[in-house]
Amino acid sequence: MGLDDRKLDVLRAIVEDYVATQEPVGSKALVERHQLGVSPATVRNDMAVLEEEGYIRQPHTSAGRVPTDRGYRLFVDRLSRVKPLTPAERRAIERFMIGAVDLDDVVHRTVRLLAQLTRQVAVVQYPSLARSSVRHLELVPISTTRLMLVMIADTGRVEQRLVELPTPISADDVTDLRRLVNERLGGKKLADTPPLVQALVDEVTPGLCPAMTTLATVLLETLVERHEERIALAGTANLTRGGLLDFQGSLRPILEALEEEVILLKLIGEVEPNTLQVRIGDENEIDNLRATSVVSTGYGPGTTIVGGLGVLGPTRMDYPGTIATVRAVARYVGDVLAQ
Amino acid sequence: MGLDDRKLDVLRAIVEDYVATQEPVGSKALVERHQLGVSPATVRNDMAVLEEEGYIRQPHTSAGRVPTDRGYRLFVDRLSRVKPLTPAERRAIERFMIGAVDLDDVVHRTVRLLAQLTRQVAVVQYPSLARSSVRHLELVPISTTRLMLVMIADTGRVEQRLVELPTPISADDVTDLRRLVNERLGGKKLADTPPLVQALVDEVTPGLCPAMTTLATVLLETLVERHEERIALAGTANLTRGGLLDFQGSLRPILEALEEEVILLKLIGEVEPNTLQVRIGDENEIDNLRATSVVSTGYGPGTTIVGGLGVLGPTRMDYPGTIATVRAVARYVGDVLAQ
DNA sequence: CCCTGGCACTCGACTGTAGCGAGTGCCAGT
DNA sequence: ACTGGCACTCGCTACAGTCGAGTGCCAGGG
Repeated sequence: MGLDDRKLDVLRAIVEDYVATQEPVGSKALVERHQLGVSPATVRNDMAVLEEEGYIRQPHTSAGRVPTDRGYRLFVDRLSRVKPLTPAERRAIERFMIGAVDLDDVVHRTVRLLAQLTRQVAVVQYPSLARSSVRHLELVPISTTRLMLVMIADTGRVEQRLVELPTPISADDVTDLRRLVNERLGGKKLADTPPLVQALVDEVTPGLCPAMTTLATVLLETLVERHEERIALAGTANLTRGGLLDFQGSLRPILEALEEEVILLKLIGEVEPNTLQVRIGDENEIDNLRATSVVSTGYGPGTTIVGGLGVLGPTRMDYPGTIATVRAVARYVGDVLAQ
Repeated sequence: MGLDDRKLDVLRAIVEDYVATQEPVGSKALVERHQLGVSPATVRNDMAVLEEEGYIRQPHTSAGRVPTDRGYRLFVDRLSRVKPLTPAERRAIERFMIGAVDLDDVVHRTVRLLAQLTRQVAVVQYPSLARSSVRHLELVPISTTRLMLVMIADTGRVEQRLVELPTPISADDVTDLRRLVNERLGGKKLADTPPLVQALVDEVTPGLCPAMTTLATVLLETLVERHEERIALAGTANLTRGGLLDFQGSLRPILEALEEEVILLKLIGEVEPNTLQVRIGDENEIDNLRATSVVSTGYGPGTTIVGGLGVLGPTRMDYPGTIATVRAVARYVGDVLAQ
């Protein structure tokens, strides 16, 4: 299985040409467009080896070669050269962040920017609550038996939820509750709160107990368990580029997958610090997305990570360019979040 | 232009058959499937008239007839018989609302329900701020120069925004401010607030003036002007039903349009009480959506309207069924909002 | 030993032709 | 006013033939 340098060059050339033209690439065209220094016949021999090793394949007998998922993988791991951002891209990234007033705003701008730059489907996870701390909890009385619970996280994310109390509660009691929950939970990592919330219920004065119990339930439910994660999506129209040649003609399964938050989270949510993930075709666990590749990474202020972002496109994508863009955008968003 | 009853029957039959089969319908097939009581030749003559009047057309000379936008319009206005919901649909609608904890939750469930029932793209507008009243304004100190402004509307909608103050502010001052804005704005229609906010700035004590001015700006900006409207979308995968026969093969323009909030708002936002709108093909103002139809209506607790919802699909859609579903869902959501 | 030019072969894409059949318009007859 | 009959249109499918890009293999040369 010796793949000498030239064979790797050939593979790289095949990937680059195929990505650019969207057409199976033959030996003759290859030597014409790249300085390989050898004849088509030689290239053909190399191609035969590459095919045997599973890096490329022929759509049909008398056609050129197309990279396989495995071929893309090798390309991404060892063959692609970093592609610096164009000045236009830099400018676009910088322009996007001026004027962002809000976490919502930042996320929306980011996802659109990403979709526009990569010309692919972009996905941005809101700063994960699991990775956030509580900055402040606010209890707003709506009526005597209803409170609006508002949680503000250090990442700027705000979640709210209506709390239906079993028994009426006075304004003073609300004040007490507010002080209490903030004292105990303020500044704490959300992931650490469950036992603290439990403790609160046990310690609270008897008069407040029913209210506190309900509140605790809601706190746990909303802030830790239930749609803890939010996600923004943009650029689905980009799936139609390449005129249905990618995705063997049916966008259906992909659009379906993109409507499932759980799936999106799987795609971009599992990130490790300082890592950029590329999942190519079959490497995706989701069946509907076997024809796509996902480039994702984490973002956050400084070196911490509060959420993931990434793009999804055909396996036939410009990996170096996409990787560079995703990485750059993630860094910028991190900077913006750091304020 | 006399269209006697039978000609209308023919048109109705054509629409129904075409919607069901997705294929141009000929005279012979028509008389076979419907009890028209006349021969194909007669139907042909009627068809010729209908075509002359612009209600149907032939894709090519030797093909059957297809309804035009104008034909659908006539069908919707005068020919369609109401189609009652199936028990399964009723059950689905009822099941969706139990367990909705949140405005967010209600909206999300609604949009998914609508997409599922109609098998089309569903759009739901969050309760419009313009049509809401202020229930409560909360100011949460984040630091001495930063406040988080949280507005809770009577519709259950919650908006928040960070306020950067020009000068530090004390906790007591925050309390004063909070009391003040709530006194003046609480219970007021959001549409009526701008002059009240202005008045607040003029009357406030000098010490609070800079803070109040900034706050006022943010209030006006966030609550009245800027992304005042939010929208949920679901079911884009349904666009791929009918295997690209609708939409002359390209989903692109439609997906693009669906990414623009402004466009979505135009689609479902302009509603009048107790009205259900059907916009067919060319009747849509948005160029990208000339090949689609939109069925939309308003919803809200009781008879008031707080937002719009609707579905978007190919002009070749089951209008009676879709209309029934949209109307039913809107009513249910209204009931849920009334709590 | 590796590369090269040459050659025969494969097979998809495209073109042109022919037949089929669904559907139409028209007309004469009841 | 409706009907049956008839000639006509024209898209669809099948089939045959050609073209050419691309391949695998092989013998020869550095």
